[in-house]
Amino acid sequence: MPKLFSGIQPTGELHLGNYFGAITNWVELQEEHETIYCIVDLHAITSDYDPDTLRENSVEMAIDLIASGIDPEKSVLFIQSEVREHVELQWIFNTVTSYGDLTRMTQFKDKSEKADFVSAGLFDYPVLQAADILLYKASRVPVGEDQVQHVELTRRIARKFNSRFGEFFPEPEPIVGRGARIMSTADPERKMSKSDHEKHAIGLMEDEDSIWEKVKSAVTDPGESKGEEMSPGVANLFTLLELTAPKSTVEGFREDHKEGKLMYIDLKEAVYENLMGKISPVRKKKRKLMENRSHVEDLLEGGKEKARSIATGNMQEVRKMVGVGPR
RNA sequence: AGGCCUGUAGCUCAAUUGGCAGAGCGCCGGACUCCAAAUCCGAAGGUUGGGGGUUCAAGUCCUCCCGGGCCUGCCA
Repeated sequence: MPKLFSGIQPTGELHLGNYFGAITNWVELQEEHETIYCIVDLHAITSDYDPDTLRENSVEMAIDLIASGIDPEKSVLFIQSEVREHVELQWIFNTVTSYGDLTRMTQFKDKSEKADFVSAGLFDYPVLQAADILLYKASRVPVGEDQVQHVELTRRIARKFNSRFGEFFPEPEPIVGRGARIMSTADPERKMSKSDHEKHAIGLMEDEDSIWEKVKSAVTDPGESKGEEMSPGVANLFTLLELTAPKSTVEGFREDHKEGKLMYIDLKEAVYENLMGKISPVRKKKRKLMENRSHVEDLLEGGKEKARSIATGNMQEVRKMVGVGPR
């Protein structure tokens, strides 16, 4: 089975964009791949964060992932900073990474424009990401569109390393666009994201009233456009409905929309009902896991050991090739 | 190491010579709407980065600290 790596930052709880966009995909990929899923706390500290809650958030992210269907038996699930080889490999990669390449990373340009303090770590972030992937010699990386550039950089780093020190790393392939693209309910032109306005991201574990408020207040349109045309807001609601409701339900609403007799409040109620139906098992499972936190910590400990056994072996090879470090 | 600039509401910024801390946007509530958006009405929101000092009075002046940005790093 091909080896697959992906990471997620422990910055608060999952929202519907994460869940339907990435995580449900991660769950499926477990079946046909050797999956390694990493909670990337070292990436999280490149932007403003709270040290007092980071560790807790990391464990909570693990809880959310397990509740969502990531199986610690099938997948290696662990916290990045617990395997120190990530950082060691990053440093080595720094020496084969082109400075000019890094300056061209659009995500860095975006983030550094917004941030009031731009750390060297933020700049070097894609190199750590390359180390994350290649430390396990993963050949596939499910990512969002915005991360493709980083995977391409990872490929260049692998190529450079291989030509300099000898064939060792694979050139990983990005897996893009398999997940759904959930848009913000308040601004359906933009992807749902927790960084922008919390208001527009619906948390997977958020309380029911609050989810209903957000679904109900989702942007639609004046309802005058009949037929094929569908505004982005309405299309987004249909996306959510498709992900959660039976086909017949979706078809019914589609018909109504085509004929111009769809009441959006009905659509919103259906989205809410079906959404809750779909995610309530996940929510229940999370509640159970929360009661037994130490069990989750044990699972993470196990994940760390599995990750480490791959990482230390590969790093030993790398050190040998590069000519540094303890043998 | 030295020099210069800077910090005011969630965001962008204003505040005369030292004289009641404000606006726009956003957020929240209401009207309108099948629900929203737009629009209208309303409300909340501040230790002016922090401490000390001068003064009747400090966002404003002095001082120290914290944070951020820029310039210099040459010859002797």
